[in-house]
Amino acid sequence: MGLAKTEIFTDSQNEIALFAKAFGHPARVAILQHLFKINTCVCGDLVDEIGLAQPTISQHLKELKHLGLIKGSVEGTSVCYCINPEVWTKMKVVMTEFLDQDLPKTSCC
Amino acid sequence: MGLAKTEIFTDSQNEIALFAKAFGHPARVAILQHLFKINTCVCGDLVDEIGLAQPTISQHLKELKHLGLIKGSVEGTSVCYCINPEVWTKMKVVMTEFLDQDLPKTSCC
DNA sequence: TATATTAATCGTAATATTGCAATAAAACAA
DNA sequence: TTGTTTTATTGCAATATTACGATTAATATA
Repeated sequence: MGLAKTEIFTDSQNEIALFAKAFGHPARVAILQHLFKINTCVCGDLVDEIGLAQPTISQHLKELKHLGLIKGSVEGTSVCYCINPEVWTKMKVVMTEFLDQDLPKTSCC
Repeated sequence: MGLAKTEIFTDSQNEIALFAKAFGHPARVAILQHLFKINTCVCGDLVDEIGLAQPTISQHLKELKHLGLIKGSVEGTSVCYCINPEVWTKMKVVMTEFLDQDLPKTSCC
């Protein structure tokens, strides 16, 4: 199939999965880390920095933008991308809540 | 392609992506949440709980086991799956470090 | 206006993922 | 041994993802 049955899961579970999927590729991890490092950024920088072709980077940026984790504004011929702090913070709350579940004191096996 | 160019990224970036990918499907999120909730668990429980076919659950369990996030021990005809606390804790450190990057005080756009 | 620069989009190929029916394997019970 | 229960594996179909060359769109500059 290749198609996740999202309808049988809770909104929360689907939300966690969506955010996680955004980080599920090292290029997007690298893009986000770079955006954190140098705040202001254009797509060209990322192409040089990361070493994938320009259309590929553009596609990864589109996914991150679609999720809301980054936003971009046109600056002449280039585009300035940066982290969207509101969405990033919201994502962090969602993911942290999932990661911080209490581990059982005794392992069952 | 469909094939990520892992060789051009750092080990850390690839590790983050691998862990994130594990959470990138709501079924695996649901499985982990269920394992947290009831500590001891067998595969059959999960099939009832989640509503995907038994082979599908088995496959998701295999992925989580391969990453080390869960472990399973045979108990007669059933298998007892549970969270692997060591790997979970390690994963949490890795992911939290990524999520907790400092947001810039002023957004660039 | 013509040209350069930069990023987005289109089209396509290759690979990965998801899901399940059918089947196999393993352990127990009668 | 034979059947039952439970999980794993196999094989396959459908869809998604990744990557990039070619092209387009938009803006700036000469």
